Amino acid sequence: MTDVSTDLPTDESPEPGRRERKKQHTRDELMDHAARLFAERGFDAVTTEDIAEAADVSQRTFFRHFPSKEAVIYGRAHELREAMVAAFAARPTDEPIVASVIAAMRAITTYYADNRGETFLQARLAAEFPAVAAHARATVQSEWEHELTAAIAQRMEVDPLADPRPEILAGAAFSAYRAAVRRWSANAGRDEFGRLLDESLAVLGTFRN
Amino acid sequence: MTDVSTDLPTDESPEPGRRERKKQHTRDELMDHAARLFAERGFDAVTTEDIAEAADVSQRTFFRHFPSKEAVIYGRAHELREAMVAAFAARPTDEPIVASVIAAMRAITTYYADNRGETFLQARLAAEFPAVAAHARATVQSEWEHELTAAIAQRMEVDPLADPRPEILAGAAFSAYRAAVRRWSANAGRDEFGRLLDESLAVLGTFRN
DNA sequence: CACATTATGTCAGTGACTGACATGAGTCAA
DNA sequence: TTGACTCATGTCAGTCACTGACATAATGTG
Repeated sequence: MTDVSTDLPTDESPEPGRRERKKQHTRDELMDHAARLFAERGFDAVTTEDIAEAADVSQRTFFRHFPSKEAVIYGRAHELREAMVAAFAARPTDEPIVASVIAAMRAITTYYADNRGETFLQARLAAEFPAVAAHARATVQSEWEHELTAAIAQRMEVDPLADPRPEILAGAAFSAYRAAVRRWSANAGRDEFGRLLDESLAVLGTFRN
Repeated sequence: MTDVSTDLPTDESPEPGRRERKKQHTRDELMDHAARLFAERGFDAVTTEDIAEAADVSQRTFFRHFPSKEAVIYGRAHELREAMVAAFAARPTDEPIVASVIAAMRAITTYYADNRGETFLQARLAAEFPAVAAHARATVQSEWEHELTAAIAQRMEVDPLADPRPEILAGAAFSAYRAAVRRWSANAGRDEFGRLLDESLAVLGTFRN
């Protein structure tokens, strides 16, 4: 086969090359087979060796792509984080800060709607297996929260290490997020996640002392 | 020795008996030696075998007392939880709910003041070792938060599974707590933890949309 | 003085995770 | 095309957190 398309410019990012594509393929295979196996047998009954085997790679390769067994469940979490940060950045700078935060959290709704299978499996595993819940909260959400804290601090033009307000607001927002996920998971995904999240977020502006 | 005091009633709980006292002693030894070793070498450079050895018990006994290596650091966390719940319960029921929550969180201040060495080591280890931070957040604080949520829901006379407000308020309160701990840890414990926590808690009542 | 309870020790095993080294496919320049 | 370089992967050996099973001795109880 003559490779006629070699130096054609693409409209997207600068064409990764075969090595990078194979790497990405391996990563995708690991995530997909892991999701399938976890859905079939639960988290504890699947070993990293099982996942590697299913993806036809060595266990060592699994750990070169993911730092832990839990991490493979949240392999696309960075997309959600980017969507959230972008949604926040898109808000007018003179908007009340809580409204901007709510808008940022609502971006998560779109991702949940577009990836219902993946996100509901995450919620189900987190509800059933403490190790998954711990990773979700302490690693994944913690990083999102940190990003949101930084964005809020920048908007407020304060130092997030000195002023606790950005961190607390971000924490409250994710507390609302967790409440929505828990209620969604509890009723087996029958409700719209978006509606549940909206209900939770509406609480944020109501604290009085 | 004649045991003259055998059936004398005590003013406290009903006298644990020798077996229970030895068990408690083993547990205390494990916690104390663990704290010392972690302080000396850091979390990763100490094995559970090291701790068991220092406490002169088998590794198996360590895991009969604590479910994980991280847990031994927070072996007295239940005291803090009880103090928090008691402080909340002591507030008048007609007080604004945020004020009661703030009072509950302030109970933590007292514990920090009374156990500065222990709590600062916890903060230091959590700041340096992600595994410790993950455990603190996903296991210890998560349980406190759950307790506070239940207490808030009871005071509000709502079902915490249906109404997200108790969970969100508790989450926001602990977000403030974490902000205070982080700032305390960042400046090496120079500031008063109580003052930092008060500053954080003061933010809670200020959210507006 | 029996008898039941239980905290502990011993031992063997599982499985997550890591460092070191070798290899072969992919990349790139001459 | 070729030769050197990069790097994703395989292999292997090792560490360590954690667990089930069984034995034992100290303790509690009648």
